[in-house]
Amino acid sequence: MTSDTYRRIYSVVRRIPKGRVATYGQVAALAGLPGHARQVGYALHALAESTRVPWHRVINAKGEISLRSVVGGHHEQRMRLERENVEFDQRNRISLGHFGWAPRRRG
DNA sequence: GCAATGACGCTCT
DNA sequence: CAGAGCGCCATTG
Repeated sequence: MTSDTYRRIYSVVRRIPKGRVATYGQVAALAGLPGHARQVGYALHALAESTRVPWHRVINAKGEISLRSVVGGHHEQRMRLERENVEFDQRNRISLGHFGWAPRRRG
């Protein structure tokens, strides 16, 4: 990580439970960086393949997977999500109402 | 320091 | 719910 900002983001992404997904803005807000949704995606972009951060549980506010730098990269994210019982609709989108992570500050 | 870029979000229609 | 336009700000060159 090149700065504390990234570390804050990774810390939140790791808190995402299995079978749930969170949006960039949500992660940013939980990381104490409201409005830095873009930086969240930017931070995940800097992640390595062997990272311990469940980056695949992070999607955009539309509930869809964002295009990655590499071609076919989003395909891997979807594969990982399906492995956690996360379903996609005909529009290749996830129902945030069902799979959206509902973070609670005190359990 | 300046200019350009980017795994995005929100509001209005 | 879906589509189009504007804003946000750290990172990079």
